[in-house]
Amino acid sequence: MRTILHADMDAFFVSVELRRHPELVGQPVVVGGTGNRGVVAAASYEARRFGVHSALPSAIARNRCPHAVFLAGDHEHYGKVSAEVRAIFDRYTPLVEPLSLDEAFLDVTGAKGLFGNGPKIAQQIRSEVADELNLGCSVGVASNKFVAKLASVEAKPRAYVDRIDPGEGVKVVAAGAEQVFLDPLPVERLWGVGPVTLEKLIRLGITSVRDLRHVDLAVLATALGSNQARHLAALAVGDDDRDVEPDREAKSIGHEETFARNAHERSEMRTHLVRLADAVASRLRKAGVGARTLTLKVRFDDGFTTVTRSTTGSEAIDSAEMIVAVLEPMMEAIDPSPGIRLVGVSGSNLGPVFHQMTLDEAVAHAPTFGATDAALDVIRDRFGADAIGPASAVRGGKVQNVRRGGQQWGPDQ
DNA sequence: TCTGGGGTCCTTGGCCCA
DNA sequence: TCTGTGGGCCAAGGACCC
Repeated sequence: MRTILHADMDAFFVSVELRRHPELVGQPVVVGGTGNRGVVAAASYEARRFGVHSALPSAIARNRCPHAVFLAGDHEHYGKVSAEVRAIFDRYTPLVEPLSLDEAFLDVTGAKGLFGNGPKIAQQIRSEVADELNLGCSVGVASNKFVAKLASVEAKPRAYVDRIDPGEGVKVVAAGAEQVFLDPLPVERLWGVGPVTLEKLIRLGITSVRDLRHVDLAVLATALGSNQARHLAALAVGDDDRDVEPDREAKSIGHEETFARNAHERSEMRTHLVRLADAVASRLRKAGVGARTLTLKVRFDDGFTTVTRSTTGSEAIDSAEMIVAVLEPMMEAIDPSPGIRLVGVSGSNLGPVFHQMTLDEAVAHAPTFGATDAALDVIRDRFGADAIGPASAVRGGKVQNVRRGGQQWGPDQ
């Protein structure tokens, strides 16, 4: 029998900010996009009492909790702290699968002889994270990933209108007790049930995991499709045999950006395309891969409609100039006059790059670029991401590069 | 009040080919 | 030669996750 832990940091981004701003402890604090088009990335439990939660549009959050302190967020710093948390997990098992900066699965089946049983390891991890990093962490313990993840949610602190419940910290679902734990949970807690699927399930009269477990698979398949029906039916009985995978490789690399103001001109769109292609190419090279499939994403301001255009070539590419060359004709075919609020570029079908353009080829073929991609990488490594960029991505005399930082949750104010 | 950015996975439909 | 079929690949969109 396996022992799986799901460790989930409590209000991670906010908690990290509170270490830097101890004067804000006990106050409603919100980290996320500070502009009107941003969303909340994390809210302190004090802010959650007012109905502020992650993914809530910042404008609504301001309305619900006008006295909250709003911080822009610092993705780079959170990454560093996340690595410190990871180092604590690594003390117990090499089988750590990070899901995001603030949560991970740990398979501690083989660690029990050394460190004690699952619940004991969970408690130790919690106290080490608290003592060494001054951060809160909730841990679920179960015999598989799915149940462990749901258990960690049960262990979390909870904000009510009049109080904050600190939570149990560790929730253990013993082998054999899965069904008793799962049955009363609302069906939307299952992995893969979002607003659309929930609506379909409600129409079938299914609101709890218990309801789902009793429904005929054929009926479920008619409503959801056979694949999703089988998936949910398995989860409803706590069936999940996925392994903890420590070294999952990325399947796509992309960047997208919502603009503070809509773009209406092709020239503006091209500027964004060049900048995003440069950022994606840089990350591809850093990962040592190229992309065979390139996708352009455009979101209009008229009711949030989004279109994607993609193409797959025979060779994997990792140069900004080539990405622009492939995607630009697709972008030309899109009429920006209704107002474009977002442009995205991503590469998938990742693999080794066989043909690398020479320096001369790149310069000859890319008059808009003042330096080759390789040269850009060297300069950025030495002087920072903002030190250099494509000439066509320069606006107002400044290089407009894509950063995984302040704009992570929408354009700034 | 109005909806980010990083992803993964699935479905559908078209096309090509055996 | 024509038609049907099924697999593989691709494009596009959608649902979902944190």
